[in-house]
Formats: sequence, C-alpha cells, structure tokens
Amino acid sequence: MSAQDSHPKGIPAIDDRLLAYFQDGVKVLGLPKSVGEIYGTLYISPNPLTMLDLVDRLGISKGSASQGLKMLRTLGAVREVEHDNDRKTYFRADIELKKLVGGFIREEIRPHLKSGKEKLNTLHKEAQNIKDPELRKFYDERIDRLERWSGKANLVLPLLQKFLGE
Amino acid sequence: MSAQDSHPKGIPAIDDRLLAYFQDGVKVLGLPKSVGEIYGTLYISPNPLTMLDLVDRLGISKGSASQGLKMLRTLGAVREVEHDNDRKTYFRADIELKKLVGGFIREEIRPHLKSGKEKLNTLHKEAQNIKDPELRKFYDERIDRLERWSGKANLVLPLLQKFLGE
DNA sequence: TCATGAGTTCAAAAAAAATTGAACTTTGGT
DNA sequence: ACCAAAGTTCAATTTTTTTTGAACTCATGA
Repeated sequence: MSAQDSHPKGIPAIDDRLLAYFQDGVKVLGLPKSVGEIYGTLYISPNPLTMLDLVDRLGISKGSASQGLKMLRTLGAVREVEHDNDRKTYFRADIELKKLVGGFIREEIRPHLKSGKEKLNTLHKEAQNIKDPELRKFYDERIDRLERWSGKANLVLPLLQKFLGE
Repeated sequence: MSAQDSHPKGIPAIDDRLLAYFQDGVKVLGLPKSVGEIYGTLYISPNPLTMLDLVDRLGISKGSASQGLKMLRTLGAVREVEHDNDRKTYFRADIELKKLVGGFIREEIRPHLKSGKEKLNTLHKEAQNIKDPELRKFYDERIDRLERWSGKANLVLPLLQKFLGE
C-alpha cells in the first residue's frame, strides 16, 4: 500500500511529487521522512485531517503518525483545529515554513549550542592545568576561537529566523 | 582501544572532552561522528598529522580515516601540508570553522535547494492540469509559497556565510 | 457503567547509516 | 623493475535510527 492509493479527490501524480519534495526537505534538517510526509500532506490539504486520515493516505502506522504529529506540534509546524463537532482531533499545517525551521532551530540547534558553550567553559578551566606554558597557550587560543565562534552562531540565529519569516 | 590511549605527549582528559565537543558539533550538521573526531584531533594538534596517526590516536580503521579525511578535504576544512620530507601526506585542520560550515552549505545544502527548486518548477507546470479551477488555484498558491521561500533561503545562505567568517 | 473509537507508548522489527577490514592500487626509494 | 609502505575502495558487519504493531489509557455517548 502506498501514498497514491485512495486519495479521496486527489491528484495522485502531483501529490506524490510534493510529498517527495517534503521528504527531502526535512531530511536536510535531519528529521525522519515520515515527518516530512505528514507535514507535506497537511500542507497541500485544503481541509484539516485527522491522524487516521494520515495513516490511510500515507500507509504508515498509527505509531508513526502519532509520533510524527507530536514532533510537528512541538516544532509549531502543525496545530490542532476545531472541525465539524467531531470528537476526533483535526490538524492543519502552519503554511509558513518559518514555523517548521524556526521550531527546529529552537528545539534542536539552540540546546546543542547551549550545551556546547557549557562544555567550552569547563574546557577553558581545565586548560589552566596544563603545565607546559607553550602548550597551554596553544590550547587557550584554540578554545577561545571556538568560544568566539559559538557566540557568533548564537547571535546569527535570531537574525536568520527573522529573515526567513514571510 | 580508545582515544585516551597513547597520546604521545597528550593531555588525555582535555583532549577527550574536546573530541566529544566536536563529535556533537558535527552531528548537528548530520556528519558521522568519526568525521568530528578527525577534525577535532587535527584542530588541537600543534603539528600536522598523517592518516595513520589518526588511526592510532582515535582507534578507528584505515577505511574510516581515509573516508573521513576525504570528506573534510572536500568541505575545505582540512588540507594537506608539506612536513619533514616524508612521503606520507600530512594534514592540518583549517581552524576557521567557517570552512567547515561553509563547505557543508556548499556541498550539502545548496545542491538540495537547487534540486528542490527544479522539483517545484515541474510541480508548478503539472498543477496547470488540475481540472477544478478552485483546487488549481489552491495548489498554485501553495507551490508559489514554497518557491518564494526557497528563493529566500538561497539568498540568505551567502549572507550567513559572510557573517560567520571570522 | 460499559462499549467503542481515538490516541499514546514502547519493545521488537526493519531500514538506514557508519564502520570495519581485507584486497586492491598507487607511490617512491633502491 | 621490484618491494614496501601509504592510501583507497567496497562488500560485509555493526551501530543507530526509524517504523511497526499490539497493549494500553482516555474520553465520549448510549
């Protein structure tokens, strides 16, 4: 069973290509392809969909769908919406990609940078124990360089997000 | 066998931490940890090292070392240098991280963006075959939005690189 | 309150990615 | 021209990541 089966009123050829596009796109961010498929499906759906709609259309398991949606909600790329007065939960993609990318920066990149900074701090202190003054100077300089760079990266991320906002 | 064995004149504790830092760092870029270890080892080595030095220090295979160095050279993060008048090839890290990140953008991100752009082009043409005018408009608008975003990403990358240059 | 469908969790299976190691090629010295 | 050390390649293995599916919880309506 694959994505081209059972599109209610679908345009299989085009939808498949769009899904491939999103699969690829999220791979750059290091996210699993099922997440790209889910986001892509919601992105091109005129109406909101339930988790089971996604399971149907994509032929993925409930587990994948549930976890993928959870991740996308955490990133802020997908949100729950009211629909009919149904007990099911309906989802819509936030069509501004900056949500997806911004969420990724917030959830994945920033924490990494932060813990990296802490590691550098510890390192810098430890480097003071190096006996040989020549070598100590060398380490100091190299660690410094990493710290400066890390600070710069931290500075650029908000600008990047601002710029990518539509 | 692991990295803390046989540092010729090494500072094991600090070097291990630095390696962990680089392992983590490259993981953000989606590169294998061995690549981080290699780059990290070269980054904190006062003198250039051969491939076999790296195999020794890191306890990795020749295969890994060879492939890792190849990748790092492609990215422009590591370069061959003359040393002694030895037939071995010696390597040094380019200590400006922008080389590593810039190379990554050039080799990984840009090609992805480019092929993505082509995909969107095809998609846009295909969307013209959709019969229902309402639906066609919907697809057009969504694909447009992706194209605009893709263009913007393309625009921001060189700026990002410039900013990260030391 | 019971039954049913929606949604989550997580151990196990499958898939993807990285690493190894042995066979191969290349290079330089004698 | 030959040998030995350096370096590369790639199929097989190991490790890591993703996906599945069955057992579970939770919420709703009859």
